[in-house]
Amino acid sequence: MEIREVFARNLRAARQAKGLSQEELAHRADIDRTYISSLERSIYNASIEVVDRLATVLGVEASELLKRSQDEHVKSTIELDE
Amino acid sequence: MEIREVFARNLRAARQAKGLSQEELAHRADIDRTYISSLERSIYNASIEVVDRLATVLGVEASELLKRSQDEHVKSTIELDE
DNA sequence: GTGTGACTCGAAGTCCGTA
DNA sequence: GTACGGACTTCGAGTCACA
Repeated sequence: MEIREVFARNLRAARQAKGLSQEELAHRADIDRTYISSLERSIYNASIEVVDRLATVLGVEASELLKRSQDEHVKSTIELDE
Repeated sequence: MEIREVFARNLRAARQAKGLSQEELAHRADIDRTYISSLERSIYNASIEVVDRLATVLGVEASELLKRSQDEHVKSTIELDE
């Protein structure tokens, strides 16, 4: 599995766990909304700088968003009700 | 601390721990020799694809190469209090 | 609220060299 | 074996209108 797919899944999972829309996340990370959409669809191999900014806003470590086959791990790391 | 600096330090540490030269690492990861040098000097923000390929060759998880020291993590977490 | 194609622009990444 | 420079080419970064 491509690393960008891993990132895409972890990003979407972390975003939804936080209860944020792509719009809201884009706003807080100062990144374009459609670019967030592209990342979640595995269009690009994001740079580590973008990964770090998104991770910071989502309240996780940048490394968390690159972990393979641990969908549950990201979710459980972010303790958020609904 | 910039994420690329974190990556640069972790990359060099992991490479030396493996006893590999920049040349050898570049060859095995199929990445330009001078680019590895640039990454270890924090010149660029590598894409996650490059991070993943290097991590694979070094026998570690891609996420391992982006881990900040505990002190740095605490600092950045406190700074971005919403 | 999200997906997508088309676009521009600059950084990522390669390839040549020298010290 | 590594740092560093110049001159490339590729692709991520960022924006827009429209579905």
